[in-house]
Amino acid sequence: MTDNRRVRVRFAPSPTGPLHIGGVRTALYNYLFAKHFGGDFILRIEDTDSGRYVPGAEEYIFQSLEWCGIKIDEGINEGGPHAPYRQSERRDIYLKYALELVENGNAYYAFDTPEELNALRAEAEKQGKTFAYGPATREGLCNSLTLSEDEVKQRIDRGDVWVIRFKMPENENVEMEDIIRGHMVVNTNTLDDKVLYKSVDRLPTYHLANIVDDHLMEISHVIRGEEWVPSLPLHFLLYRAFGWSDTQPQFAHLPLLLKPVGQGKLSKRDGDKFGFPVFPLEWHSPDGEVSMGYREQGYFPEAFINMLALLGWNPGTDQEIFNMEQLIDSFSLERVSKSGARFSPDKAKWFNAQYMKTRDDAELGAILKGLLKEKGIETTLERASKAVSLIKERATFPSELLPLTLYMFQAPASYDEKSVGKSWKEDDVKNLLLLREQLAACSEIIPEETEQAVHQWIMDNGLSMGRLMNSLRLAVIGISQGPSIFAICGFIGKEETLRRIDYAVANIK
RNA sequence: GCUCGAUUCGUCUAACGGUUAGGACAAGAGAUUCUCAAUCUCUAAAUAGGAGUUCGAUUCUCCUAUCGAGUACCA
Repeated sequence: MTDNRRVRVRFAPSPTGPLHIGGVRTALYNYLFAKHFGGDFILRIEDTDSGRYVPGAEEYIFQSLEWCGIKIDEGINEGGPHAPYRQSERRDIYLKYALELVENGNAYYAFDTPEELNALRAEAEKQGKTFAYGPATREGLCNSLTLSEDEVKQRIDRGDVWVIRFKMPENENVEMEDIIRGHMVVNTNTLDDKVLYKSVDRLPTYHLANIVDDHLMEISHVIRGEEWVPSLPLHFLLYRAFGWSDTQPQFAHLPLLLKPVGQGKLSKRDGDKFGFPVFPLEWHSPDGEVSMGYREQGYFPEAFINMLALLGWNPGTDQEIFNMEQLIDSFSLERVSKSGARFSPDKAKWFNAQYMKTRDDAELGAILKGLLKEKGIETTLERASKAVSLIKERATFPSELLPLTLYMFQAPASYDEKSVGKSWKEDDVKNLLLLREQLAACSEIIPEETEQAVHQWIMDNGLSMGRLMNSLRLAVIGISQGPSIFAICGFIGKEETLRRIDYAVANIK
């Protein structure tokens, strides 16, 4: 366990639906850990449940990781020394290993049908007990431990359905180490004989496939969700049964992501319920349902990753803004917390706003230019970028760029009633017309310069800066919001400013 | 039910036997400004409960409570 071999981790989702943010976080932590140590990040698709396979889910996983900036070293599209990386394409490998365990006495054939087992479970439940296929019950069931060798052979030869089950040792304390949780002990009497190889689709179960592939792919660390803790003893025992204990990976079980309100872990439905995405990308299910995605909601991948990284891990300092490189540098499993983390949509938005502020004006300008075009408004990238520079610190998402700047490209179609009541009294209009003369006398409106001149003029005439500016703002943009009114007037130009004032004076009330 | 795990401000978390229990989001107040944001400053806000161990427990042990996960021929 204290070997110095190369760090190799795998993210191993099953394509049973879209990857939710808990899965993305698991992938991220694996990636950060691997890269921190200069190791490999492997993507393995665990599609051993033929019944739950969802078309498109695999592609969704690839795209999600790509959007997040999580780069795969070995995988289905990347290839690698241990290909194939899709378990359904490795099916021939697993039976051999399952049989090896039967050979060495750590597993056995079981012929009980699902119906028989369900009946036993129902019976036990009636008596307030739980049925477990294990040391206490296997002697009375139909398997290669109770049947004669001949009969076992006969049943297999004639095509009876069979599974291979792990033979759980009796009354043994399994001692385990987890990087995050520390030492754990479980007695095998509380465990059961898990199926390792299924009859229905001739595929291994997760437990077998997982151990075999992690071994074959030389995985050094298994970083996965907390829901796997209960099967950790089984996995330890499987490594031992194969004689691989000395090269067995180290384990780290991540805390769960909880819903923002109420109880329980974050689930697919929470997104619709609380109005925030639980998926990185928008997901269109085969039956036509659409679930929103972070990307489509306007989150920057950097902000999304930053937010996710801090959900269950902390750097031990007050730093909150991290780019991927910094995350790789600071990440360690020792600083992952043990308890579940409740996801906070508010904090997610805060992160995005932070990233919005540092975005290039030109980059956001291009987005705004596109949004304007959709509205039928043509402008230059330069103009759009300039407009963005005036308002980007008050936006959380790129989509807000349009409503925040629309009045810079188009005269107000209406005037906010409240503001009219406040800033459009008789005197206000009179003073505004005086101001108009001042502005008209300028050769052009230059934000800082004109503002100073106007300010001086206001002082000289004993007028109220506040009242006058609010009236001007109302006339020019129709609402009492936004950046400096002189910056806006400078942006739209003197002619347009005067035109808007005239129009407002003629049309308000 | 059983097994395992978790429990610090409303939320994410820091403090790995000795701190006025720190930071961030959200909330409230103020400053600033022509408005709205942003920003800055301040305020309020927590060790689940009970026993131990110890000179001293958020930190170690036990019990209780609560929450979570698992208990499939699903992963």
